[in-house]
Amino acid sequence: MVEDVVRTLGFLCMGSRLRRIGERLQADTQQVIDEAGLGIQAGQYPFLAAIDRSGPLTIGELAQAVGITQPGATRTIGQLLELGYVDMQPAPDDQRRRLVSLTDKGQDLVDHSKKVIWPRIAAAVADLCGNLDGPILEQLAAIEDGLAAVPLARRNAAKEER
Amino acid sequence: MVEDVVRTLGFLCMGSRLRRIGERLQADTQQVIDEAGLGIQAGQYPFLAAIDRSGPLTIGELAQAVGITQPGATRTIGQLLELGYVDMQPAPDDQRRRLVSLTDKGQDLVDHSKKVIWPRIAAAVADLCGNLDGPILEQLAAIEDGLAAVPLARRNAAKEER
DNA sequence: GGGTGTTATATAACGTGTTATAGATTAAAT
DNA sequence: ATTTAATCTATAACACGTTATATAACACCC
Repeated sequence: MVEDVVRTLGFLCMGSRLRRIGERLQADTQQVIDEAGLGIQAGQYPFLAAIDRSGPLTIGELAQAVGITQPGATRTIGQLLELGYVDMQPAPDDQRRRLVSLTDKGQDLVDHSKKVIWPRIAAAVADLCGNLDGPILEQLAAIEDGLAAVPLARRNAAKEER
Repeated sequence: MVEDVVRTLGFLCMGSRLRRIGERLQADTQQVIDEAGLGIQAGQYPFLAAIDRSGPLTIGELAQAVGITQPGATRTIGQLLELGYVDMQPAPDDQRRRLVSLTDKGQDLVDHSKKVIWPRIAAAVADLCGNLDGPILEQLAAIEDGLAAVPLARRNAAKEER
Protein backbone atom coordinates (compact mmCIF):
# COMPACT_ATOMS: atom_id res chain seq x y z
CA MET A 1 0.00 0.00 0.00
CA VAL A 2 1.34 3.36 -1.06
CA GLU A 3 0.65 6.51 0.90
CA ASP A 4 -1.57 9.17 -0.63
CA VAL A 5 0.95 11.98 -1.13
CA VAL A 6 -1.60 14.56 -2.08
CA ARG A 7 -3.41 13.97 1.16
CA THR A 8 -0.21 13.78 3.18
CA LEU A 9 1.09 17.08 1.88
CA GLY A 10 -2.01 18.92 3.02
CA PHE A 11 -2.30 22.57 2.06
CA LEU A 12 0.56 22.19 -0.41
CA CYS A 13 -1.51 20.00 -2.72
CA MET A 14 -4.88 21.52 -2.00
CA GLY A 15 -5.38 22.44 -5.66
CA SER A 16 -4.70 18.95 -6.95
CA ARG A 17 -6.84 17.53 -4.24
CA LEU A 18 -9.89 19.67 -4.85
CA ARG A 19 -9.64 18.90 -8.53
CA ARG A 20 -9.33 15.22 -7.85
CA ILE A 21 -12.33 15.14 -5.56
CA GLY A 22 -14.31 17.25 -7.98
CA GLU A 23 -13.54 14.91 -10.85
CA ARG A 24 -14.52 11.93 -8.77
CA LEU A 25 -17.74 13.55 -7.65
CA GLN A 26 -18.62 14.55 -11.17
CA ALA A 27 -17.92 11.06 -12.47
CA ASP A 28 -20.23 9.64 -9.80
CA THR A 29 -22.84 12.23 -10.67
CA GLN A 30 -22.57 11.17 -14.29
CA GLN A 31 -23.34 7.63 -13.24
CA VAL A 32 -26.55 8.73 -11.55
CA ILE A 33 -27.53 10.59 -14.71
CA ASP A 34 -26.72 7.62 -16.91
CA GLU A 35 -28.66 5.23 -14.71
CA ALA A 36 -31.66 7.49 -15.11
CA GLY A 37 -31.32 7.09 -18.87
CA LEU A 38 -30.71 10.77 -19.55
CA GLY A 39 -28.53 11.48 -22.56
CA ILE A 40 -26.56 14.35 -21.16
CA GLN A 41 -23.21 15.11 -19.56
CA ALA A 42 -23.01 16.30 -15.98
CA GLY A 43 -20.97 19.30 -17.08
CA GLN A 44 -23.72 20.43 -19.43
CA TYR A 45 -26.36 20.75 -16.74
CA PRO A 46 -25.21 24.05 -15.26
CA PHE A 47 -25.69 25.69 -18.64
CA LEU A 48 -29.26 24.48 -18.91
CA ALA A 49 -29.92 25.43 -15.31
CA ALA A 50 -28.54 28.91 -15.88
CA ILE A 51 -30.85 29.54 -18.81
CA ASP A 52 -33.76 28.02 -16.95
CA ARG A 53 -33.16 30.37 -14.05
CA SER A 54 -32.34 33.57 -15.88
CA GLY A 55 -33.93 33.22 -19.30
CA PRO A 56 -31.96 33.38 -22.56
CA LEU A 57 -28.33 34.28 -22.01
CA THR A 58 -25.45 35.11 -24.31
CA ILE A 59 -22.36 32.96 -24.60
CA GLY A 60 -20.41 35.38 -22.48
CA GLU A 61 -23.05 35.50 -19.77
CA LEU A 62 -23.20 31.73 -19.73
CA ALA A 63 -19.44 31.49 -19.36
CA GLN A 64 -19.66 33.87 -16.44
CA ALA A 65 -22.64 32.10 -14.88
CA VAL A 66 -20.98 28.72 -15.07
CA GLY A 67 -17.56 30.02 -14.12
CA ILE A 68 -15.51 28.91 -17.09
CA THR A 69 -13.88 30.76 -19.97
CA GLN A 70 -15.75 31.85 -23.07
CA PRO A 71 -14.25 29.25 -25.45
CA GLY A 72 -15.33 26.53 -23.07
CA ALA A 73 -18.86 27.91 -23.04
CA THR A 74 -18.86 28.13 -26.84
CA ARG A 75 -17.94 24.46 -27.07
CA THR A 76 -20.50 23.20 -24.57
CA ILE A 77 -23.25 25.27 -26.12
CA GLY A 78 -22.25 23.81 -29.47
CA GLN A 79 -22.85 20.35 -28.03
CA LEU A 80 -26.20 21.33 -26.56
CA LEU A 81 -27.18 22.77 -29.94
CA GLU A 82 -26.29 19.45 -31.59
CA LEU A 83 -28.36 17.63 -29.02
CA GLY A 84 -31.28 19.95 -29.66
CA TYR A 85 -31.61 21.18 -26.08
CA VAL A 86 -30.89 24.82 -26.85
CA ASP A 87 -31.34 27.27 -29.66
CA MET A 88 -29.07 30.18 -30.53
CA GLN A 89 -29.96 33.41 -32.29
CA PRO A 90 -28.18 36.72 -32.73
CA ALA A 91 -29.45 39.32 -30.32
CA PRO A 92 -31.80 41.71 -32.11
CA ASP A 93 -30.01 44.85 -30.98
CA ASP A 94 -26.42 43.60 -31.22
CA GLN A 95 -25.45 41.14 -33.91
CA ARG A 96 -22.27 40.17 -32.11
CA ARG A 97 -24.08 38.62 -29.20
CA ARG A 98 -25.78 35.26 -29.50
CA LEU A 99 -28.73 34.60 -27.28
CA VAL A 100 -28.98 31.01 -26.18
CA SER A 101 -32.41 29.76 -25.12
CA LEU A 102 -33.93 26.41 -24.18
CA THR A 103 -35.83 24.52 -26.84
CA ASP A 104 -39.01 22.69 -25.84
CA LYS A 105 -36.94 19.55 -25.63
CA GLY A 106 -34.45 21.36 -23.43
CA GLN A 107 -37.16 22.75 -21.18
CA ASP A 108 -38.65 19.27 -20.84
CA LEU A 109 -35.27 17.92 -19.84
CA VAL A 110 -34.82 20.63 -17.27
CA ASP A 111 -38.31 20.15 -15.87
CA HIS A 112 -37.84 16.42 -15.59
CA SER A 113 -34.39 16.85 -14.11
CA LYS A 114 -35.65 19.31 -11.53
CA LYS A 115 -38.26 16.83 -10.42
CA VAL A 116 -36.32 13.60 -10.54
CA ILE A 117 -32.58 13.82 -11.07
CA TRP A 118 -31.37 16.95 -9.38
CA PRO A 119 -32.98 16.25 -6.02
CA ARG A 120 -31.49 12.78 -6.11
CA ILE A 121 -28.01 14.11 -6.80
CA ALA A 122 -28.28 16.91 -4.30
CA ALA A 123 -29.52 14.48 -1.66
CA ALA A 124 -26.68 12.07 -2.33
CA VAL A 125 -24.08 14.82 -2.10
CA ALA A 126 -25.72 16.18 1.03
CA ASP A 127 -25.65 12.69 2.46
CA LEU A 128 -21.95 12.65 1.70
CA CYS A 129 -21.10 16.10 2.99
CA GLY A 130 -23.94 17.13 5.21
CA ASN A 131 -22.73 15.61 8.40
CA LEU A 132 -19.36 17.28 8.34
CA ASP A 133 -18.73 19.47 11.32
CA GLY A 134 -18.39 22.63 9.22
CA PRO A 135 -20.64 24.11 6.57
CA ILE A 136 -18.60 23.02 3.60
CA LEU A 137 -20.49 25.11 1.05
CA GLU A 138 -19.87 28.29 2.99
CA GLN A 139 -16.21 27.38 3.27
CA LEU A 140 -15.92 26.86 -0.45
CA ALA A 141 -17.57 30.21 -1.00
CA ALA A 142 -15.07 31.77 1.40
CA ILE A 143 -12.19 30.21 -0.51
CA GLU A 144 -13.56 31.44 -3.83
CA ASP A 145 -14.04 34.92 -2.48
CA GLY A 146 -10.64 34.86 -0.84
CA LEU A 147 -8.93 33.91 -4.08
CA ALA A 148 -10.82 36.57 -5.97
CA ALA A 149 -9.83 39.17 -3.42
CA VAL A 150 -6.15 38.29 -3.06
CA PRO A 151 -4.67 35.68 -5.41
CA LEU A 152 -2.36 33.13 -3.88
CA ALA A 153 0.77 34.57 -5.42
CA ARG A 154 0.26 37.82 -3.54
CA ARG A 155 -0.39 36.23 -0.18
CA ASN A 156 3.33 35.65 0.30
CA ALA A 157 4.38 39.14 -0.55
CA ALA A 158 1.78 40.51 1.80
CA LYS A 159 2.95 38.24 4.56
CA GLU A 160 6.60 39.10 4.10
CA GLU A 161 5.82 42.77 4.32
CA ARG A 162 4.36 42.43 7.77
CA MET B 1 -24.00 40.86 -13.47
CA VAL B 2 -24.95 37.23 -13.93
CA GLU B 3 -25.50 34.95 -10.98
CA ASP B 4 -23.02 32.17 -10.33
CA VAL B 5 -25.20 29.11 -11.02
CA VAL B 6 -22.71 26.62 -9.75
CA ARG B 7 -22.62 28.39 -6.41
CA THR B 8 -26.36 28.92 -6.35
CA LEU B 9 -27.15 25.28 -6.97
CA GLY B 10 -25.13 24.20 -3.97
CA PHE B 11 -24.70 20.47 -3.45
CA LEU B 12 -25.99 19.79 -6.95
CA CYS B 13 -22.91 21.29 -8.56
CA MET B 14 -20.42 20.40 -5.89
CA GLY B 15 -18.31 18.39 -8.33
CA SER B 16 -18.01 21.20 -10.85
CA ARG B 17 -17.32 23.59 -8.08
CA LEU B 18 -14.54 21.66 -6.42
CA ARG B 19 -12.95 21.18 -9.80
CA ARG B 20 -13.24 24.82 -10.59
CA ILE B 21 -11.69 25.90 -7.31
CA GLY B 22 -8.97 23.29 -7.65
CA GLU B 23 -8.09 24.52 -11.12
CA ARG B 24 -7.96 28.07 -9.93
CA LEU B 25 -5.80 27.18 -6.95
CA GLN B 26 -3.43 25.17 -9.08
CA ALA B 27 -3.13 27.98 -11.60
CA ASP B 28 -2.25 30.34 -8.77
CA THR B 29 0.22 27.84 -7.40
CA GLN B 30 1.80 27.63 -10.82
CA GLN B 31 2.29 31.36 -10.73
CA VAL B 32 4.19 31.12 -7.47
CA ILE B 33 6.40 28.42 -8.98
CA ASP B 34 7.01 30.45 -12.12
CA GLU B 35 7.88 33.56 -10.17
CA ALA B 36 10.50 31.55 -8.33
CA GLY B 37 12.01 30.66 -11.69
CA LEU B 38 11.49 26.92 -11.35
CA GLY B 39 10.97 25.11 -14.63
CA ILE B 40 8.32 22.71 -13.50
CA GLN B 41 4.57 22.27 -13.57
CA ALA B 42 2.57 22.29 -10.37
CA GLY B 43 1.04 18.94 -11.26
CA GLN B 44 4.44 17.32 -11.51
CA TYR B 45 5.45 18.10 -7.95
CA PRO B 46 3.43 15.38 -6.23
CA PHE B 47 5.30 12.77 -8.23
CA LEU B 48 8.66 14.09 -7.13
CA ALA B 49 7.43 14.41 -3.57
CA ALA B 50 6.16 10.84 -3.58
CA ILE B 51 9.53 9.46 -4.67
CA ASP B 52 11.32 11.73 -2.25
CA ARG B 53 9.20 10.41 0.60
CA SER B 54 9.04 6.72 -0.28
CA GLY B 55 12.11 6.06 -2.43
CA PRO B 56 11.89 4.69 -5.99
CA LEU B 57 8.37 3.75 -7.00
CA THR B 58 6.85 2.03 -9.99
CA ILE B 59 4.50 3.73 -12.40
CA GLY B 60 1.55 2.00 -10.81
CA GLU B 61 2.57 2.95 -7.29
CA LEU B 62 3.06 6.54 -8.39
CA ALA B 63 -0.38 6.62 -9.95
CA GLN B 64 -1.80 5.35 -6.69
CA ALA B 65 0.25 7.73 -4.56
CA VAL B 66 -0.79 10.75 -6.59
CA GLY B 67 -4.35 9.56 -7.04
CA ILE B 68 -4.64 9.53 -10.80
CA THR B 69 -4.88 6.72 -13.34
CA GLN B 70 -1.90 4.82 -14.62
CA PRO B 71 -1.83 6.35 -18.12
CA GLY B 72 -1.73 9.78 -16.53
CA ALA B 73 1.20 8.75 -14.40
CA THR B 74 2.98 7.30 -17.42
CA ARG B 75 2.66 10.60 -19.23
CA THR B 76 3.81 12.81 -16.37
CA ILE B 77 6.76 10.55 -15.65
CA GLY B 78 7.62 10.76 -19.35
CA GLN B 79 7.79 14.54 -18.98
CA LEU B 80 9.92 14.34 -15.86
CA LEU B 81 12.25 11.96 -17.68
CA GLU B 82 12.58 14.48 -20.51
CA LEU B 83 13.34 17.19 -18.01
CA GLY B 84 15.98 15.03 -16.37
CA TYR B 85 14.43 15.06 -12.91
CA VAL B 86 13.83 11.30 -12.72
CA ASP B 87 15.33 8.10 -14.00
CA MET B 88 13.45 4.92 -14.89
CA GLN B 89 14.74 1.35 -14.89
CA PRO B 90 13.06 -2.04 -15.07
CA ALA B 91 12.75 -3.64 -11.65
CA PRO B 92 15.42 -6.31 -11.25
CA ASP B 93 12.99 -9.02 -10.20
CA ASP B 94 10.08 -8.17 -12.51
CA GLN B 95 10.72 -6.81 -15.97
CA ARG B 96 7.20 -5.49 -16.28
CA ARG B 97 7.58 -2.97 -13.54
CA ARG B 98 9.58 0.23 -14.04
CA LEU B 99 11.19 1.78 -11.03
CA VAL B 100 11.25 5.55 -11.13
CA SER B 101 13.85 7.32 -9.02
CA LEU B 102 15.05 10.89 -8.58
CA THR B 103 18.18 11.96 -10.43
CA ASP B 104 20.66 14.24 -8.67
CA LYS B 105 19.03 17.12 -10.49
CA GLY B 106 15.63 15.95 -9.33
CA GLN B 107 16.80 15.58 -5.74
CA ASP B 108 18.29 19.08 -5.86
CA LEU B 109 14.98 20.43 -7.10
CA VAL B 110 13.09 18.67 -4.34
CA ASP B 111 15.53 19.85 -1.66
CA HIS B 112 15.33 23.41 -2.86
CA SER B 113 11.57 23.24 -3.17
CA LYS B 114 11.20 21.86 0.33
CA LYS B 115 13.20 24.76 1.68
CA VAL B 116 11.86 27.62 -0.38
CA ILE B 117 8.82 26.96 -2.54
CA TRP B 118 6.67 24.46 -0.74
CA PRO B 119 6.53 26.34 2.55
CA ARG B 120 5.59 29.47 0.67
CA ILE B 121 2.75 27.74 -1.15
CA ALA B 122 1.54 25.92 1.93
CA ALA B 123 1.59 29.17 3.88
CA ALA B 124 -0.36 31.00 1.20
CA VAL B 125 -3.00 28.29 1.04
CA ALA B 126 -3.18 28.14 4.81
CA ASP B 127 -3.60 31.89 4.81
CA LEU B 128 -6.48 31.39 2.42
CA CYS B 129 -8.14 28.49 4.20
CA GLY B 130 -6.80 28.46 7.69
CA ASN B 131 -9.26 30.85 9.22
CA LEU B 132 -12.33 28.98 8.11
CA ASP B 133 -14.47 27.80 10.93
CA GLY B 134 -14.05 24.12 10.07
CA PRO B 135 -10.94 22.05 9.49
CA ILE B 136 -11.21 21.95 5.72
CA LEU B 137 -8.54 19.30 5.21
CA GLU B 138 -10.28 16.88 7.53
CA GLN B 139 -13.54 17.51 5.73
CA LEU B 140 -11.97 16.78 2.39
CA ALA B 141 -10.55 13.58 3.80
CA ALA B 142 -14.00 12.67 5.07
CA ILE B 143 -15.48 13.28 1.63
CA GLU B 144 -12.81 11.19 -0.04
CA ASP B 145 -13.30 8.37 2.43
CA GLY B 146 -17.06 8.65 2.12
CA LEU B 147 -16.93 8.38 -1.64
CA ALA B 148 -14.61 5.42 -1.44
CA ALA B 149 -16.90 3.68 1.03
CA VAL B 150 -20.21 4.32 -0.72
CA PRO B 151 -20.16 5.89 -4.18
CA LEU B 152 -22.69 8.59 -4.87
CA ALA B 153 -24.81 6.46 -7.15
CA ARG B 154 -25.52 4.05 -4.32
CA ARG B 155 -26.43 6.66 -1.78
CA ASN B 156 -29.86 7.06 -3.35
CA ALA B 157 -30.67 3.37 -3.39
CA ALA B 158 -29.63 3.11 0.22
CA LYS B 159 -31.83 6.02 1.14
CA GLU B 160 -34.86 4.71 -0.71
CA GLU B 161 -34.57 1.39 1.07
CA ARG B 162 -34.92 3.00 4.44
C1' DG C 1 -18.82 59.31 -42.33
C1' DG C 2 -14.60 56.62 -42.55
C1' DG C 3 -10.78 55.13 -39.58
C1' DT C 4 -9.75 53.26 -34.94
C1' DG C 5 -10.47 50.98 -30.79
C1' DT C 6 -13.47 47.82 -28.17
C1' DT C 7 -16.37 43.94 -27.47
C1' DA C 8 -18.44 39.24 -28.52
C1' DT C 9 -17.83 34.90 -30.38
C1' DA C 10 -15.22 31.35 -32.88
C1' DT C 11 -11.22 28.76 -33.73
C1' DA C 12 -6.65 26.78 -32.93
C1' DA C 13 -3.28 24.77 -30.09
C1' DC C 14 -2.30 22.86 -25.92
C1' DG C 15 -2.51 20.58 -20.93
C1' DT C 16 -3.98 17.03 -18.28
C1' DG C 17 -7.33 14.12 -16.79
C1' DT C 18 -10.14 9.94 -18.36
C1' DT C 19 -11.41 5.01 -20.60
C1' DA C 20 -10.29 1.31 -23.64
C1' DT C 21 -7.01 -1.56 -25.42
C1' DA C 22 -2.52 -3.51 -26.99
C1' DG C 23 2.03 -5.62 -25.79
C1' DA C 24 5.20 -7.65 -22.79
C1' DT C 25 6.20 -10.31 -18.78
C1' DT C 26 5.07 -13.15 -14.95
C1' DA C 27 2.19 -16.67 -12.56
C1' DA C 28 -0.80 -20.46 -12.62
C1' DA C 29 -2.85 -24.61 -14.29
C1' DT C 30 -3.42 -28.78 -16.76
C1' DA D 1 6.20 -27.80 -20.50
C1' DT D 2 2.90 -25.48 -22.89
C1' DT D 3 -1.13 -23.08 -22.62
C1' DT D 4 -3.90 -19.77 -20.21
C1' DA D 5 -4.77 -16.11 -17.09
C1' DA D 6 -3.25 -12.12 -14.63
C1' DT D 7 -0.45 -8.02 -14.14
C1' DC D 8 2.14 -3.90 -15.55
C1' DT D 9 3.13 -0.28 -18.75
C1' DA D 10 2.34 2.13 -23.10
C1' DT D 11 -0.54 4.02 -26.52
C1' DA D 12 -4.69 5.77 -28.71
C1' DA D 13 -8.80 8.30 -28.58
C1' DC D 14 -11.53 11.33 -26.20
C1' DA D 15 -13.36 15.04 -22.61
C1' DC D 16 -13.05 19.40 -21.10
C1' DG D 17 -10.58 22.95 -19.21
C1' DT D 18 -7.10 26.63 -20.54
C1' DT D 19 -4.55 30.73 -23.36
C1' DA D 20 -3.83 33.15 -27.59
C1' DT D 21 -5.63 34.91 -31.60
C1' DA D 22 -8.79 35.76 -35.63
C1' DT D 23 -13.15 37.64 -37.28
C1' DA D 24 -17.22 40.23 -37.14
C1' DA D 25 -20.05 43.87 -35.27
C1' DC D 26 -20.53 47.93 -32.67
C1' DA D 27 -18.97 52.66 -30.68
C1' DC D 28 -16.51 56.62 -30.86
C1' DC D 29 -13.99 60.54 -32.62
C1' DC D 30 -11.90 63.63 -35.87
